[in-house]
Parts: sequence; structure tokens; C-alpha cells
Amino acid sequence: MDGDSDIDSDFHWTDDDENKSPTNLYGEASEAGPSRPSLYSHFIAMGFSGDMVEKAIKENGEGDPEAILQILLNSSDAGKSPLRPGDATAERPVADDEDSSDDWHIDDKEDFIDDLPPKDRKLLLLVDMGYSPEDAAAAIDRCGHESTILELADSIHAAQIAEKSDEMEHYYPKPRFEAGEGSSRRLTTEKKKTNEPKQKLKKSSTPRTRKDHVRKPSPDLDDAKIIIPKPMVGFGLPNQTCITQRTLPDEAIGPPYFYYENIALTPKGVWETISRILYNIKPEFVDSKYFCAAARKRAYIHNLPIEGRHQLLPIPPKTIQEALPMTKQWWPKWDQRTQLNCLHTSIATIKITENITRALRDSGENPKASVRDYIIRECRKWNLVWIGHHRVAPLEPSEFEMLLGFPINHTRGGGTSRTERYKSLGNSFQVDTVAYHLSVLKKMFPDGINVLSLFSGIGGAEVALHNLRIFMKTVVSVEKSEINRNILRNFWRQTRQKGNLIDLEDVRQLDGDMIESLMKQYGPFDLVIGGSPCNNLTGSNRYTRDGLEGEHSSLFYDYFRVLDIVKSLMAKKR
DNA sequence: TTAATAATGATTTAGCCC
DNA sequence: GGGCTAAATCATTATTAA
Repeated sequence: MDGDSDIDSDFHWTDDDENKSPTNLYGEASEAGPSRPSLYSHFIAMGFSGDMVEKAIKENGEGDPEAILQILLNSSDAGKSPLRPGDATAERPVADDEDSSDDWHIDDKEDFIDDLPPKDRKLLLLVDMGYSPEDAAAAIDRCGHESTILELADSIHAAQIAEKSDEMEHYYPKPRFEAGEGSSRRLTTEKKKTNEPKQKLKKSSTPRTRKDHVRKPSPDLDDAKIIIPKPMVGFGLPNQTCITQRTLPDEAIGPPYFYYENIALTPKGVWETISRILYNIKPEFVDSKYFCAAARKRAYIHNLPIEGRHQLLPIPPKTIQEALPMTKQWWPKWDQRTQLNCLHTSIATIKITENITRALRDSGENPKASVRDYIIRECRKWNLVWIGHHRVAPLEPSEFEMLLGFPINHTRGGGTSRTERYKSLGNSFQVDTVAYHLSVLKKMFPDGINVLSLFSGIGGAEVALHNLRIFMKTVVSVEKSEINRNILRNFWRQTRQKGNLIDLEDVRQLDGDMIESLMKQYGPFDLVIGGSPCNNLTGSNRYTRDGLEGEHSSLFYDYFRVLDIVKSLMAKKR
């Protein structure tokens, strides 16, 4: 579409995913950190030793995961390894402290991990990311306990590479996951993706339902459980601040400032893991219903100051009737909603709204309680609004834009379909909410900021900064969807931005060398901002709610990886 | 080929009663 | 604390229409 930018051409990456060669998997993308699920890390995550997995893959090739699993299970010491917390078959071992290779240990320590000295915490974090305790300890000894996680991980790689010249060793193990996130499911997913015919889900043989995998709550996690505050107002709302000061862990303090977002209502334990990895900062839980007329329950982990925040003007309406005044005349008294629920990526079908119209027509002017309950449930579920006599309808894309704080028609044009607009908008920030948090940057950076924007989507962060009148000197934006990249670039043009917009496609290609090169060219990053994919976390997902290790949501680890690289490079500069 | 449509539950928490 | 109900939830897939 645009193909206009000289800058872009310097950063053109080949796609994609499914057809990546082993060289790409284990070579290019490996140097700087976790890249993507591999067979190797998959079986490591299941608890098998690296040597066993390597041997099994060598024997069998990579084509048949099931055969590899069989070899692993049949091998002599298979019985003890693949037990992980949360596996349906796993029994919790009792007092088995001396077996340091056992996954249970991390969970045992979670309740006092905060109190550990940095060295021990780093050790645990590395083990939590999938490295063996021996490798992690050796790396800390080599590099010193002041080193960043990235440097330690690199050191482990170097040692591994030195030890074995095999290319397979160049991988960066996918981080391991917390209790309850069983790995047997991942095989099911992969198999479905690669081999299964499409109609598989319809068949009764192996339909993929949540019953395939039952999560077992971990008592250890409960100890360290993050409680979502009620009301969900974060550190405070405009004009009613609750907290103005907080103490951040030393290693969390910038530069750069960073801001990470994801849904608040995840499967159990997810925010505990995210928080632990993002330098033990406690999430700020905020429902955007306090900023606009639609709910949006999100958590934000950031190291920004929280004093002196201000909100964007004009202040958006907070009720449906104010935001969508045309609906008022049709709104029945018995529908007592004043705010909308969360805006999703898809909307109600015509059939749903027509069923409501029919039910109302059949029951006269005063529908009985059962009919009203049915209609209210559907309206809440699908965010329907009243657009006529006995008529409800889903919101229009432009109404999504308005409620989320974007300029009207932000996602319109450029060949973007209505369906795509809903998807992109449903996945986005609520601009006013994010802007409120970012507003503290305005006084700190009067000359503007350099932004590294990961998972940019339609540019919620950029719109927020623009509306705050914070000049964006350079934005390096990483976004997989071409549609979204075009939307952001159109915004950049429409608003006549003077700064540079560099858009990249794949966060996994953003390695240390590239980040260093970008920083050399444009200067250090002042803000690393992004919300990684939530689709494996959200309750709306009936098929692949796989948790933080899901195909898309595991990109959180790439957010951390990139952030840690930036932190490390900037620390060196100082 | 692309876009719109229809069909597809589980997880988690809160509140209530006992 | 256990059992029940209600409510909310940045989705995915197959099919059909354009």
C-alpha cells in the first residue's frame, strides 16, 4: 500500500512462521533470546533433560513429535522428569529438596522469592526461564551477579555453543511456565495445526475443549497471589488519587521507562509470572469504565512515576446514553445498563439481534420477566444498543473508535474491511486510560521521546502520546499485521508527524544487534511500550486459551527480552 | 479470493445462603 | 467453608455469501 518509506526498506524482513528453516529457528533468531516454540524447548518444558531430547530428536528427526515423545517416555529415566505442577497425573512430591533438577522447586520458593538477594532471584528467574540450575549458577559465577538476565542468558548460550558445535545448540529455550500450564496440551495444539483436517473440531473423537486439560491450582501460587483490587482503579483516577508514591525494586528503575499491558482477567497465576519476570513490579489494575463508557479491565506493569498525572481533554462521556445519544429514545426502562461491557474483536450476528426483535414482538409492549432477562443477558454479552423500536444492534466500528479514544475513522480506509476493523480495535488500548498513565512523561521530556513500541497494533500508544502533545522523535514500531501497520502509518501521515516512524514486522527478529544499531542511529529509547497478545489468556477464547505459553501470548517473553536488551545497552552507556 | 456470518463453552470471581 | 447462581470475558473456526 504505501511502500513509500526509505526507512522501511532498510528493515524488510522475510516472514513467516510456518516455513522457517532450521537455520532461522536456531540460528538467526537465537542469539538474543527466546524466539519461538521449538521441538527442543517444547520437550524441555515438559521436563525432559536436554540431552535426552537432543538424542531423541537426532534419532527420529523433527517430523514426528509423538514419536519423539514415545522415545523419551521409553527411555530409562523418563519416569521422574516430566512431572510438572498442574499435570493431571502429577502428584506433588513431598520433601524432596535435594533434587535440584526438579521443577517443583521454583514453585516452592515463590512465596519468599521477593525476599531473596538479587543473585538468588536471578538464579531462580533463569531456572524459571528454562535453564538448568547448574547452567544458571555457572553463568552467574562467570558474569557476576550484577549482570542482567540477558547477559546471563547469553553467557549460558556461549557455554553451550562452546561445549557442542552442533547448530541445534544455538537455541534459546522458551521459558518454562508456572503451575497448571500443562504441556501435554501443546502437543495437541501443534498436531492440530499441522496435521489435522479442519473438520476435526466437529468430530466427537477428539474435540478440543477445555476438558482436555484440567488446571490444578497450586497452593504455592496462592501464597503469592496477586489480588485484583476492587474497585479496579489502579493507583488512582483523575481527581481521586489513591497512591502517589511507590517503591520500585532497584532493577526496575529506568532508563528506559517501560509500560506493559495485558488483560486483567487471565487464567490463574499469569500475572504472578508476568510480574515476577518484569522486575517484581506489582501490576496496576484499571478498568477503563472510569475513563469512557465501556469497561476494559486491564493490568499495566510500568516503572513510570505516578505523581502528577493528568487526563486527556476533552473528557469522554462515561455513560452509554451520553456517548450514544441517539440510543436514548429507544432505550427501555427495564434495560438498566449505563455502561457497555468490554469491546471485543467480533460482534453479534444478525440472527442474535433478530431473535431479540422477534421475542419482543411476540410479547407485546410489556415483556414478561423471563423475556427481559433473556434480552438483557444477550445485550450484555454482545454489547448491543437500542437503535429503534424493538431493535438492538452491535456497535459500529466508528463507535468502537470513539469509545476507545481514537479519532473517528482511524481504522477506516486503506482497504481495511469492517471485520478487520473490529478485530484491530478489539485488540487495542483504551487511549484515555493509557494517556493518563503516560502523561507524567510530558514534563520530563519537553523535547520529545524515542519510543520502542512493541505489538503496536493500530497505534494506541502513539495516539495517546500525540494527544498528550508529547513529541515523538522516533518511534520504532513492531507489528505483525500489515493492516495495522498501514493504519499506524496513515495516522502518522494524517497528523503530520515530524518524527521518524520505523515499522518492523516481527518482534522475534529484533535482536541485540538490531536494537543497538537502532539506538546508535536514533538515540536511546526513552519508553518501551506494548501489550503482548492476550488471545491465549482471554476467557473469550474457547479454543486455545492455553495461558502464557500459548502460541501468541508467549510473545510476552519477547517483550521482556527486548526490554532487557534495551536496559542492558543503556546501562552500559551510562 | 475475500468478507461476512453463524456456531462454538470454559474459567474465574463475586455474592449469596446455609 | 461448601454449594449454588450470576456475570464477565482484547476469540476461533467453518461455512456461506459476495
